[in-house]
Amino acid sequence: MSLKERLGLTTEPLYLMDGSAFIFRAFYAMQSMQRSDGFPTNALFIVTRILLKFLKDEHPTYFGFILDGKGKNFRHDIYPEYKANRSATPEPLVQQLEPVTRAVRTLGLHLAISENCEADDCIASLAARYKKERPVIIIGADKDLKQCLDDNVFLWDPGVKQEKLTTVADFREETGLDPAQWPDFQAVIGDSSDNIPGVPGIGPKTAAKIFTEHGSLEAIRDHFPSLAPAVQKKFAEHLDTMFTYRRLTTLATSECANLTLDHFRVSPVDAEKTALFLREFELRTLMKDISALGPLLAPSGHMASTTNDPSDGPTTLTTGSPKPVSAQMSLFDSPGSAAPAAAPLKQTEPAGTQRSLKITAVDDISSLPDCAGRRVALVAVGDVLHRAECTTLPPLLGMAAPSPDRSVSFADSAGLPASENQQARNGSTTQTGDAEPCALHLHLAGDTCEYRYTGSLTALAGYMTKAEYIVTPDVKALLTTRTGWRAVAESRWFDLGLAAYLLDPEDRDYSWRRLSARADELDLPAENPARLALAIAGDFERRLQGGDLTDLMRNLEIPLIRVLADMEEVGIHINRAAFAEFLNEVQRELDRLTRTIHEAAGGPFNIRSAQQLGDLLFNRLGLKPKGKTKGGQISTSQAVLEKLEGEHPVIDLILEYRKLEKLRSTYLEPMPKMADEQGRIHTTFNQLATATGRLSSSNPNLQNIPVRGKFGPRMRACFTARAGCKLVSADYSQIELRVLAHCSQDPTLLEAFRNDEDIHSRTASVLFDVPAQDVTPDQRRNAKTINFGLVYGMGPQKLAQELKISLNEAKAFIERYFARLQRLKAFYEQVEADARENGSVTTLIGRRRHVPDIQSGNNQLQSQARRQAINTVIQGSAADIIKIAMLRTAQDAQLKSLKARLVLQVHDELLLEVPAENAQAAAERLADIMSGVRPGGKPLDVPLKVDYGIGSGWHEAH
DNA sequence: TCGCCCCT
DNA sequence: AGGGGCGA
Repeated sequence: MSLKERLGLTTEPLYLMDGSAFIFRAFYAMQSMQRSDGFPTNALFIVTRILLKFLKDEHPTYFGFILDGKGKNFRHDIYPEYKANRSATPEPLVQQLEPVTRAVRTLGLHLAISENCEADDCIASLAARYKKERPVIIIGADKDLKQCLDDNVFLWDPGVKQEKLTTVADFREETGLDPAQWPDFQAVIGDSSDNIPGVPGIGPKTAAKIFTEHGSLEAIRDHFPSLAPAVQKKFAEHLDTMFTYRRLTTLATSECANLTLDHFRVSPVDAEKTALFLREFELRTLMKDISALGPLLAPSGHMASTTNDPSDGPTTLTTGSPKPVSAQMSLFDSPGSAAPAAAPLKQTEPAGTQRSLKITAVDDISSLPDCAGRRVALVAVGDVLHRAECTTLPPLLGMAAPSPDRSVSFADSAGLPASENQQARNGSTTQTGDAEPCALHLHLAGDTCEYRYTGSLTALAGYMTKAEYIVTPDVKALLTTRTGWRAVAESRWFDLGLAAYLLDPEDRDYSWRRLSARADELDLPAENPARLALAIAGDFERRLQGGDLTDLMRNLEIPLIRVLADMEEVGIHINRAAFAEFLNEVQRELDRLTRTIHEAAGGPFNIRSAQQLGDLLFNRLGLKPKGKTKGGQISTSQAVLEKLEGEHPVIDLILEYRKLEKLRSTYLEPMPKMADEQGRIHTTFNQLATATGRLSSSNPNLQNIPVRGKFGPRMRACFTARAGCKLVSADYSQIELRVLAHCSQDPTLLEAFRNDEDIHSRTASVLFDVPAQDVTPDQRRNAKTINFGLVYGMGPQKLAQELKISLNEAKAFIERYFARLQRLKAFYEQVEADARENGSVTTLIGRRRHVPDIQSGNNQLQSQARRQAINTVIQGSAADIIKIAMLRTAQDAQLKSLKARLVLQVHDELLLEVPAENAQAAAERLADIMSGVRPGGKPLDVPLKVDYGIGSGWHEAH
């Protein structure tokens, strides 16, 4: 559906495209594409493709492609550091600028180059000028553009993966702000890509809260005494600078006065010229799109200009349900064949297709039939059309919005994910926290009707507690809305995403969008998503049963959902002051290093750019390259730099710079901004992310907080328990090697663990034929590396690299190792044989991963699959064990009475927050639970050793 | 998108 | 071996 239709526009809109941004994005989105003479065409290709599709879909009357002019603009005068962190535009991109402008013109479109300002300013100015007379649709992704939104100004991002149309109402829902407040908001939170620091310690979360009370920077300044003391402190030194920042984040509205609407009137496309152009740049795949333009083509040829009626194709008689756009994959898409006049030929549906069910719109819970004892499917569907309808509902934070991944995120927001989520979670806003969905489809098994529900989520949760069984694509998304869904008994849930994950953990995509694509296969119409969900669930249940995965699903993964939701909600406390002080020191040190490095280099350059760094090291300083990257560039990786250490003093400085920069950009700067009012950070645990069964953590990732090196301890010390509490950390010792000992029954390993020996020393003594007490530290280190290799499937490649020995030496090492530990070798061979026979491997409790490549004729692929098979058995079984431990921990009565709360899981470690006086007892209990795990009901043949610690900070506890 | 680098 | 985040 075209944008005009989706927005219900009656006047021809003015489309303004942020051309520079798309060229830039296209250039990085697609690597190396070139004409046969080597001329780069990647950005040209993508931009041209976007334009062709846009023309076909929208038939614009007024369109402007706006490009950034060269040189500095007023922002650099205000603030010299503006975009100072940007490196020079890559040459291959520069080369494509001219061809892109030709493409634009050839397609009958017009471009404008902003002068003395940026493309965004030009767009904002044109939008401000023309919105009074017609709708303006801005095509772009830059968040600055959001300030242009108005009743008559829309923002559209065709996106790489997911397109997104934003109206001013959407913006208000998502942010709680008015577009006019956006520059103020941005000025405060900062923008690293433009080198605007913002107010330190103020993240989107805090800022949103401030701006709901104080609408502008002026209000913040004028009502300064009424701010919370903590906030006052942060703003104190920035009351002036924030106004400067706002001048940077505010787009001009009176630039580009010379441009009038007539400039942007779209001309017909000259098919011949376009074809020539595409041929010139060898963009053959786009040729077919020319004829698809149909009526837009200039009447040079004789092609019949068929009216293209947007409402073609079969219409279903269901009420209220959106028609899926994908259904119109036409058989007549090939070039040359003009569309047959008004004759929808493929009207006939395939035989046997079940009829669409009627959809009943309901917004009051009492109008739904009783679901007691019944099977129900609940699916949130939504597209922009639905969103538009939704704006009639009261604007709520945490409103259900269509989410590109998985089903729907009930606390989704585009601009401010973390903050909005947290507000929804903490219930700390003035809102009720009762999120309202756009369109929840529900279907009661056996019913002849499907319901499209737009009422209160809380009411729905209450209603649903009576259901026998609830099928939905993402249970955790419901639980984290805190709208009463925890009242639904665990055993009643069936999580479609989880089922799909257990059936194929390597798939990566468990979105409802993806799952529902099976409508055809199941012979069901996509118009009834909830009924489809029930059908998919039935299919999944059968397949889980067939794969012996039901027990894993029902008794581990589904119960774990709630545990994870709770952990996310609790969050972990950070010491803000420690973060701030650390950041300050690191920033000072970075500044110092930058100066020194630039001095040594004889001029300023971007140290973060691997390209510019490589140029300095290998061209100007004449050092010898030691390695290459896959892309053919000269590597500047740590391994290479370490080899060059001592050859030039800057190497050390650069390594130090990298470490500090990583620390700053990944941890010190963003994390304090993600904390809520109580100073707690809420990660998201992803249960469907890994191929082995481990969890992952994101937004932020709390599973990769530095621990080693000069800064590790200090970094971890910044994560603390709240006042009056302690952190308890307990981790499995060598869990993967213990699993390996158990699975292989290798006597050496079994004995070592049963006697609680140092496993690396023991391995070394076997490997090097020396008594355990005579093992040298060096030998132990080598043995440790081999033991790691063992867990990863023992590739000689990796081992050689790790031990810094030759490939042949590594191979000999492995051979020697297996000669001494025969049972281990037999176990590896067994895993491989099983994988070959079944096409999959399973963990201790039957989690399954497919490894089809084990049959591959390609040696590389086959070896890779073999390593994956082995690692999956070991890493996956370890993951099973800690997941069981998490469940036991969360359900333990003693820990509950000690008020111990799970806050983190880091693969082999669990972190609790406990009132200080209970810490010791909780730690002992936790360690008992963890070491007492019996996967599959039987204890392992080696003890599961657990170490624990207690402390105010994570470092101390670890 | 890739390269780099943090974690188990 | 399995992850996630940042900057170009």
